[in-house]
Amino acid sequence: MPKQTFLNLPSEKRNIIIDAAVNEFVEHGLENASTNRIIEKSKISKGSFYQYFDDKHDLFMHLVSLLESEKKAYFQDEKPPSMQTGLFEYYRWMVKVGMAFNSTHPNMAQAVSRVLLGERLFFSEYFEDVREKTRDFFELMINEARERGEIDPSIDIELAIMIMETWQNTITTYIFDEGMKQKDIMEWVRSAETQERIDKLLYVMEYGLRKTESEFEKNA
Amino acid sequence: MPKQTFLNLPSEKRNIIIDAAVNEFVEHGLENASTNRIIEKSKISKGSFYQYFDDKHDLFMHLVSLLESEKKAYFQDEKPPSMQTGLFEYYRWMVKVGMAFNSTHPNMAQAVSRVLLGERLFFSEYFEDVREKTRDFFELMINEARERGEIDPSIDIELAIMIMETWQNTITTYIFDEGMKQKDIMEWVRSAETQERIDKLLYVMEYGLRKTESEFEKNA
DNA sequence: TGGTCATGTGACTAGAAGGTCATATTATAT
DNA sequence: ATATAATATGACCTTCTAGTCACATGACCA
Repeated sequence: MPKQTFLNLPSEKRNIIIDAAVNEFVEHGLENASTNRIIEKSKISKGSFYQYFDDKHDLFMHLVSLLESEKKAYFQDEKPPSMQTGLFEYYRWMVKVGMAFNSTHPNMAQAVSRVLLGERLFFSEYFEDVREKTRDFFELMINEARERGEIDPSIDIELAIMIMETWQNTITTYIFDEGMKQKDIMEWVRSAETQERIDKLLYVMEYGLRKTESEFEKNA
Repeated sequence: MPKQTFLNLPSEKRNIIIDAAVNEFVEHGLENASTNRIIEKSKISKGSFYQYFDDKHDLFMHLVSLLESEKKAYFQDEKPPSMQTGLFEYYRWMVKVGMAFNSTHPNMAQAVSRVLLGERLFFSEYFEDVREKTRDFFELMINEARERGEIDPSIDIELAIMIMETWQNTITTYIFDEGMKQKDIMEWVRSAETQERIDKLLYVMEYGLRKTESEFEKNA
């Protein structure tokens, strides 16, 4: 938490500092952000910075809470759909209002998200190439599948690729996050439970979360 | 690319260096990895390091290509399902073999993935709290929806939460990646095309990628 | 044995990082 | 006008970073 000294500051000066910080975090992420640069950008002295905040992380957490309170206010002005319309309608509303909010605070929201959702700091051309190849491969597969009538034709290719990429990445992250906690990661990956878990996940990618008519029939 | 000097090294010595590097990257990510520490860990001199590699990134790229060639070999030993079985079966095979491979090289694969999929370097307790709250909220929503019979009952809550979290994060990332390229991000977010794109994405979350019976009927 | 080329070494440079502190300035209250 | 408290400052410190280079050691061939 920033110290009282910072909160006593005229809001103009506070905003200059906040802006400089947001700028720095957007450009360099959290760990590679430099307090020295923030100081230069906002034209305050080093001593002052440490009179306002404990350190970089303290300042960052202040940004997070600023954003959060603005988000709360923004959401309160938007009327949620009645609960009657169900989970999917509500989730859609949440996602869309969240998007709209982010677009009103693009830099700040991005700075925060980058840290929360993972920062990609180093991007060589090589990686772009690999990604492009993966996407091309998916595209080929999806096109063939579509011709065979496997895929909902109302879903365009770009979207289908995005979905497949997302799940591949999510599963990879999941395997490492959960797997590294286990004694024997190989055994854990091969276990029936883990495999079943992934099967279910892919099943949802295929058939969706919603209870379908055929599901109703099954349970009837 | 590492220099010839490195490739001439006895494989034992090479592996010590690779191990040290993997260790460092797993622990600190790429940008915050220290060549000094890699040198200490692998007990080579500074001069030698720069005789082997241009820099940190050069060494990292070597790791990536090592992993990639091993992955290729691993995949070649596994028989893919016949193309007849379709896209989803093939994708499932790909994902599962990928998982199995990662579990045979957990550290190396994790070190590389961390950089490719984004490194989460700073995790305060606060963030864990926020995440926990979001998950609790989803859990509540899903439970209610399930009682109303909206959700496929064969999907357990943990999985449903994971899916909702994933799409929320993916959409956020998408909005920033694509949106920041636009002149006016607010306008872009509000545009019919973007909104429709998100609608479709959520539609797929709901109903899946596969062409359903009702879809067939629609087009009949 | 002497010469040549590949490999190894660590002290050294220069820059940047985070953080401290004695001092200077300004504002407020008496 | 004077005293007290709040705020501002930048030189300075330590520690870490990447990267260089003159020199030492080893291997192999004539």
